[in-house]
This record gives sequence, structure tokens and C-alpha cells, in this order.
Amino acid sequence: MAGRTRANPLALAVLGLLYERPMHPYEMSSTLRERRKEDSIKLNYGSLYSVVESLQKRGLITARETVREGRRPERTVYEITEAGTTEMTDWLSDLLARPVKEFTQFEAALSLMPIFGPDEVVTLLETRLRSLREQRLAYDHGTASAPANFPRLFLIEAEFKYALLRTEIEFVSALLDELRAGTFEGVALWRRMHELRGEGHSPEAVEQLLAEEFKEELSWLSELSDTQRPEQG
Amino acid sequence: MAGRTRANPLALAVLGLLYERPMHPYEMSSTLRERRKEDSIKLNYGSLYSVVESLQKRGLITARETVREGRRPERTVYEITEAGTTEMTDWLSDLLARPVKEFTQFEAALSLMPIFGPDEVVTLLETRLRSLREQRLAYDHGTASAPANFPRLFLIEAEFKYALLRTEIEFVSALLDELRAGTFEGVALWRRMHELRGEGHSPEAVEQLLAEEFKEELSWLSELSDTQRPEQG
DNA sequence: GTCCGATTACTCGATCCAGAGTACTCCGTG
DNA sequence: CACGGAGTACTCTGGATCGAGTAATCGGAC
Repeated sequence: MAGRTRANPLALAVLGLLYERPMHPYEMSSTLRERRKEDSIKLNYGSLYSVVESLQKRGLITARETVREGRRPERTVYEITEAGTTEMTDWLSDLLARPVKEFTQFEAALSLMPIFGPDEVVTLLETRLRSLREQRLAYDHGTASAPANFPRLFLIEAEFKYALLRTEIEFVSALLDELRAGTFEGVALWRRMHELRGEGHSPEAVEQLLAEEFKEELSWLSELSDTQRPEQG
Repeated sequence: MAGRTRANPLALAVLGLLYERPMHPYEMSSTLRERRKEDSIKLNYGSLYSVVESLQKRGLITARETVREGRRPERTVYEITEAGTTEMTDWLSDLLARPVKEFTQFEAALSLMPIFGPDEVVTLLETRLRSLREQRLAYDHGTASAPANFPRLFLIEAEFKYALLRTEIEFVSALLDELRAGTFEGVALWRRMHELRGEGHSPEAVEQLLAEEFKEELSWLSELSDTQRPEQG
């Protein structure tokens, strides 16, 4: 049981809030916002209500009462069940103890980088680097931070994000240096490849020409080629 | 145009592949796998086929022919359109040049960490750290790596992932040290909070007691309290 | 020569989710 | 006292996504 529906951490946050005290969905969203959790847990209304509904269906929370205050719309107050508490504990333990593979947009972008030539990539990464440095400044100046004296315990996720940000800055910066200095391995091949494409050669012709011009660097290709295209017409 | 459907980078990868040469979807998936792109771009059949369909609907690719080879099922070969090439260029430029906020599972977990007490967190993070170190070893020994002599250009995303991995190891390791040494800010408050909960006090009672015991550390609370609960019944 | 398991090539359906839309109320402003 | 804008509290819809399922074929082992 409790099997597949552990994708959206918003559901875990909901369990956490109801573990403190019963609440209605809208209050959950405002509480999360007050606590600066919208920075680390993606929150939007649509998801919140469907997540709550799904938790209820699975018996992890129950509707305690629906209140109408004044002429305001009805509010349904939920509370956590015993099963819900167990699921919360298991789930959070799992998230803390077991790293999971995550796919970020930038990793995807890096892996598709060869679509562009090295010079275009340099320009684009320069823009990125500027933007990342601005982000770091914002952090440093506490702009992105919480009320003074806010306990570290409740901001630990921001510290982690900051560490990742610094790493990305270092990475992009180092990559840029190598690209600009021309010391990046294979940059000559890469540049030539785009030159040939730019001259209107077909992909096959480009491959052919490069194989001749860069024999050694492309030695790995021949190792693969037997298995790679067994039935290329 | 080309507005909202830029969520799934798999679509960008498809455009990239068809920019090289026409292909049928299954070939796209095997090509991506050969090139080790499944590590940085989430790929599964269901998504691939619906992504291809949606690209076609948007006029970014077109079906060139459907081939039946032997008695095998039909294969539809697609090619990229001019609009598709433009979209590919714009999209990849955007991904490289503009950092986007990403939400990871571990950030969510960190932000919900206070649900547990410090001692449980230590145990869980120790498990995580072991696992992260194993991952790093695997990288170092080239287990997770490609054919010898594979050009760096095509593995740059793995380098980035490795940098992030090292940062996470450092972060978790430093956090653990502080928690174990008791030098983590507010750890006493945190521990006491779980002690009181464990003794069966209600959340409100806990808050009350902590406010008395840890006046200074909780000063930020009083600043908020006016605006925080204007209508708490 | 037939059986097994891997590979090829998709299809389907049940969620999931984002974001726009709705509707009502409260509060201040002129 | 009419108006506008912010806040409260959801609802709806259509597309995205995931993973299991299907069905055929091929190559090798026995």
C-alpha cells in the first residue's frame, strides 16, 4: 500500500501541516507561504485541491467539518489519520535517506549543447552567468531571506540551494574559461562540425569529412559503429 | 505562438535528433539511449509518443512516410520543419541562457525536516551520505561512464551532475557534523520541541511552553504574530 | 524444429497537474 | 455610496505523463 502516489511533495507538506493541527486547504496554502515553503515545494491551487482530494481517497486524511463563516464560501477542514501519520513518516524518511535521480532543465540543455557551435554557447552561457551572479548577490544581501533572526532550522533548504547555486556558478564559469581559451577538449572538432554544416553539407557528409580530419579523436566512433547501425539503408 | 509547451525537454531532444536526420520514434529513443542522454533527459515511451504527436500538431515536425519493413509493425518517419528548427534554436538558447527555478525532492525534504527530531534526522542523513559516497565512487571508477575516449563535449552534463553530487556530499556532511556536535543553531529548541510533543502535549501547549523556555530565540515569532493569526477561533 | 527471452515498435487508460476562471466579501477612497 | 482592488476560497478543463500491456519478430540453445 501507499505505493505509487509519492511523486508530489506537496502532498507530504499537507500531511505535515495537518500533523500540527486540522486545517482547510486555503489555510494550508497561506501557511506554506508564510513559512517560505513555496520556494522549495511547488504550490498552486489546482494541485493543492487535487492532492488533498487524493489523500482523502487514500484514507490518509479525513474531512472533519465544513464551516461557513459569515457569507464566505464553505471551507472544509481536514485532519490527518493514523494511516496518514505513518505515511508521512515513511515518506519523509525515504526522501531524506535515499537520493533520487532528478532531471533539471539545465542538465538537459547541457546535453543538447552540441546542437549549437562553441561561439554561440559562449554567448548564451555568459548571459546565464550574469544572471546567476545576480541571484547570488540577492541572497548575500538577504533580499531573498526571511525576517531577521528567523531560526536556521527553518531555512536549511535555502542554504542548500545557495550551495548548489555557487556550484553552478563555478561550473559555468570554468566551462566558459575553457571554451574561450580554446582549451576545451575537442573544441576544434566541434567548431569544424558547425562550419561544415553551415556550408550546407548533409549530416552524412559532415560525419565523413570529420572522420577523415579528426581520425584519432573519433576513434571511439568506430568501436560503436558495428553495433550502432546494423541496418542503415 | 510556441508559448506554453516548453515544459518537457524530451520534445527539444526530439527536435534536435530530427535536425540531424529524419527518424521514427523508436529510433529516437534508441539513439538517445546510445548517446547516454537518458541520464539527463527523462525518457519513457508513453511520453515520447505523445510528445511527438504534440510537436506534429504544432507544425514543428511532419510525418514523412510510414514504412513497413518485413512483417514488422509500421514505423512513421518524421522530419523537422522550418518552424521546428526555429523553435529548437529559441528553446535551447533560452535553456542555456536563463536559469529557471527547479524544485527537487531533497529540497522539499529539507524544508520539512523539522517534522522529525534532530536525532532521527541524523540517522537518516547518515544513510543518505553513505549512498551519495557510493555514487561518487561509481563515477570516479568510471562505472557510470561511457566508452573510453568518448569526447568530453558529449559528457559535459555528467560533469555538471558530478559537481552537484560533490556539493551535496559536502553539504550533508557539514550539516551532520553540526548536528552531532550540537553546534547547529537552535538544535536545543528543536530537540525540546519533539520531547514535549512526545510527552503528548498539544501543538498549542508546545508552542506556549517553548515561547517561555526560549524567549530570545523565538523573538521573530512575536513580530509575525500580529499579522499571522488575525482570526484564530 | 521449437521454445525462450530479448528486441522492436508502439497503444492505452488512469491519474496528475497547471493555470485560468469564478464568485463572493471586505476595505478604503473620493 | 459607488467603485476598484485585494483577499478568500475554491472549481474546471484540457493537456501531460507514466508505466503497464500488447504483439510481432529474431536469434540462439537444446
